[in-house]
Amino acid sequence: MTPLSPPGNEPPEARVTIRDVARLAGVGIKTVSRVINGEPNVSEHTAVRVRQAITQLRWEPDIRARNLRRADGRTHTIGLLLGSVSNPFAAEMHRAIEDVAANRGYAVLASSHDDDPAREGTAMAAILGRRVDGVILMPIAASQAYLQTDIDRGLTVVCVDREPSGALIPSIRSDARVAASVATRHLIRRGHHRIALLHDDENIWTARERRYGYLDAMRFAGLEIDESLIVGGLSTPELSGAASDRLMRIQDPPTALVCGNNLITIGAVRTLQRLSLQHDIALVGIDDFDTADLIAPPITVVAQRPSQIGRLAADQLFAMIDGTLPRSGPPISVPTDLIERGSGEIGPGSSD
Amino acid sequence: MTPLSPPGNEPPEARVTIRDVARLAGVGIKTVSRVINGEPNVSEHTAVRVRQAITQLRWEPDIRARNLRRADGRTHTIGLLLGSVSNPFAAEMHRAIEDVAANRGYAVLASSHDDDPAREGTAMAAILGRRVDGVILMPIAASQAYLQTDIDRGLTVVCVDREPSGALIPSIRSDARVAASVATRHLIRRGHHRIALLHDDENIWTARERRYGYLDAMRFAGLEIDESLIVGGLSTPELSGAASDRLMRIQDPPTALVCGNNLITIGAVRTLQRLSLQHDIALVGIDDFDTADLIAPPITVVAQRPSQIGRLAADQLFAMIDGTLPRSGPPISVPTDLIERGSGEIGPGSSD
DNA sequence: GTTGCCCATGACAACGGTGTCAGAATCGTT
DNA sequence: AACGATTCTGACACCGTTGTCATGGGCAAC
Repeated sequence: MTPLSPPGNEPPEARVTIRDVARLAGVGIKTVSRVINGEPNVSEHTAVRVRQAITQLRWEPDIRARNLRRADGRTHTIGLLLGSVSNPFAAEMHRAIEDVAANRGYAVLASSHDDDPAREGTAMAAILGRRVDGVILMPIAASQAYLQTDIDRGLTVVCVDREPSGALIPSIRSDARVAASVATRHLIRRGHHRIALLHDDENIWTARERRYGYLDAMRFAGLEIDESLIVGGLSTPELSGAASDRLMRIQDPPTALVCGNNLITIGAVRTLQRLSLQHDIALVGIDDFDTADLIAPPITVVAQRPSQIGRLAADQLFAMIDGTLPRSGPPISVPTDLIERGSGEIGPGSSD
Repeated sequence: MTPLSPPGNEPPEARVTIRDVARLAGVGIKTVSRVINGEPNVSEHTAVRVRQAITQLRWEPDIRARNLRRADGRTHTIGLLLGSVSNPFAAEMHRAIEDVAANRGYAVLASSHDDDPAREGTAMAAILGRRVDGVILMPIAASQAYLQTDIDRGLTVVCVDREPSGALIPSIRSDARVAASVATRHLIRRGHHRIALLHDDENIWTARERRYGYLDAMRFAGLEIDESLIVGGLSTPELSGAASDRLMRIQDPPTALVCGNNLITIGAVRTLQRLSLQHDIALVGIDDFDTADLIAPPITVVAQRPSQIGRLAADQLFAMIDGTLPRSGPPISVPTDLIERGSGEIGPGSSD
């Protein structure tokens, strides 16, 4: 009675295997294997019969069983472990990685660890259990030493966005320290002295580095460093907004903000707008975002190049898998670009 | 000399199997299997020895081999095929799906088809070859009939964001027609007559539906429908911006815009700002985005609920896999929310 | 001291493919 | 006609795990 149920000539739920194909074609299973793998020494006559049987049964070989016996044991699948697949920066990298992978017949197993060190471990275990040929990791755990055993046994790993520690893994990333220093210097050059740094949790490599970069620029300019203007742990726009609010209410508030990533920038801008301070307080964000030019004032950023990072990471990973590149190496820095749009060019005079 | 190389007692590249564990523990392989699967009838003494051997060798069972023999044949992996993993709307759904999947020990194979019907086929083949237990698909091809054979053989599929056609697949999505109609009505209520619709390629289900919704609202209000105010095929912000620019230069330009998705909205806003018309032309976007409230004027949107769609889709998929829900069913609509922020409340008077 | 039962265990086949190898069929030489 | 070389083919073992089943030992009941 079900309208679209199959005509009944095909038993549903029946798995089609290479044996069914061989039987229908009247050959041995190995001959079927030869045909689908393009191995030589199959007569055209036989090959045609086999191919007919394959299409008739709509059979597709089981990649898992295939790789189980195959010499190289490749699964043609890579793992990707990011902070969150929904973060725009991460999603951009993801897309670039997928493009490289798809070109090489690879699929991508993607997951998120939410910058929780414990979840890096569990998510990685879930990935490794599926026997991927390589992993691209945005590290968050204090150490990646736990991967060393698998690396010694042939696992290929590349880190993105952040430096790993405790294991010999190459990484592709922006120079976070320089980026923060550029952002801070840009504000100093406009005459700001009291510059706040809003950044993420310090167990994230980029957050630590950005703090160093900020301090570099402040010290180089001979400016006093006020620890109360450095706020970490801002993992959501809400936390960033609340921190901005507090900063604006202290005795001698900052005249400029450096925001450590896209989410922090959004939270800070939201608060500045609520306090009607967006045209008085200068702001430079790290990470660009789609609508940065549409906000009033438009947001000046030190833009990273997420898709370039992703592409380079995937290229590196596959080169390592192919054996054309050693499985460890020095970190690779991808340039960042200062984009002046307005918010970073506000002088210190307006609010005081 | 390499600082972190292993002490050399472990031969690199050596695969550890259940046999190695069994040998070290002095038991049969089946006993090891019993221990890791929590099967009864293993003495505690033996179990401890086995567990010791496992940690000592750092062995992890091969999920592929495991599923090969297991009765149900589950891979505990699902496929996810979206327009693009980097689109904010899709990325949000992706994240919600991943959360549900991870909770159930499932991994997600994610890929993008860029709204290219041909790539839906190739990407799907890549996913199915890896023997996933289910697939969540944002359809783009004119028909999903090609999936019917696999569905009859036990494949579980759920569509998101769009209706499939040609196969009995349940779908979870917003009511795109109603959403567009709500957006249009909102503008009509403010007195607009000449309302433009900027939308995506019409082989995308949502784009077609949104056109219907727009027409519904216009007809219901008894307004004349000017086909030159309906522009489709806008797949990027650049195309949307250019189309907006053209619309603003025609004889009798529209006084309001309905934008069919997040990227279209961004392109249109960019053009309006460039022409300094953002406070004169009303605009309602479909899809919310992070910074919609920070733009001047803040963008009024009909917000979808991508994470709810993702969560429901994953719930549905797993219920179907578990057999607690039939593998086909009626589409499920997720509500949309009109959020008035300013851009949609501009009257028709200002520019004429 | 048997008998019967249950618990613990491992030998073996199986999953769906590929690698190895030996044998059959075809062909060209001498 | 006999030979070797080459092409084609399938039987069989194997990949790393789980399902099935037989076996042996311990223990309670008779």
